[in-house]
Amino acid sequence: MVSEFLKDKLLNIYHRLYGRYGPQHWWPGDGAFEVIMGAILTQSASWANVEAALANLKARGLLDPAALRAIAQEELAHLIRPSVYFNVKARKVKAFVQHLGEQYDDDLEALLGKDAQPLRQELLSIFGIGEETADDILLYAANKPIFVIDAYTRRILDRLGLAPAQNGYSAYQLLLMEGLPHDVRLFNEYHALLDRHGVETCRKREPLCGECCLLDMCPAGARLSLQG
DNA sequence: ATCCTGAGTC
DNA sequence: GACTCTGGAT
Repeated sequence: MVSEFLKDKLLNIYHRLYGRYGPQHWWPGDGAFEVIMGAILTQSASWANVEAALANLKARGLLDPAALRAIAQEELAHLIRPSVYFNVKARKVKAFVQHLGEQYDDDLEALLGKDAQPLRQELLSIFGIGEETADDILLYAANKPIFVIDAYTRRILDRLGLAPAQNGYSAYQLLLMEGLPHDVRLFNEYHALLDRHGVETCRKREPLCGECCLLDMCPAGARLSLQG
């Protein structure tokens, strides 16, 4: 149960972040398949590295499920080398395109058209797709109103004193999804803004509290500011 | 709790 | 040289 006070606070945070950073254009018009590849490749990797890996695939016409099934896993690993953990990620990509071919004859829209919860369960059953990656796919490829939780989201909520009682993925997700209207555009932009804020201002070490648009509502920021 | 493991930043 | 990055599997 989320209070009206907290709901207002969550919307207030969104509006301040949007005012500070503007629209983030996350995964705009790249096509659902490329979004899914990006979601897998970006696990614990910086987006700049992922872009290099995706460019390698695109240059060889490999942003295509059948083509990815045809290529040797070792060769695929070499091409996605910039994205870190390339051997495991090559296996993850293979697992996804295998599933898509076997279960849907490569009809991605048929997969993404399923209801959110069954689709989420199905994605989680595929090797290499955990909760965050599944939710990335639900929100940014399938346009379902699901809030994506990641390390930035948790860190920012924690510092703001808004950490849920339990500290698992689903507790953070429940907090945000009960506290906000279920709007795809809002969830898309909000998550992207939290990441931008986490990278640029609310950094893991030495956060730049002096330039933070949320400083007046942040207990951690108040402490850090006093420390100078 | 450990493994995976490149590129950029400081 | 240490640290961080839009995690997940074992």
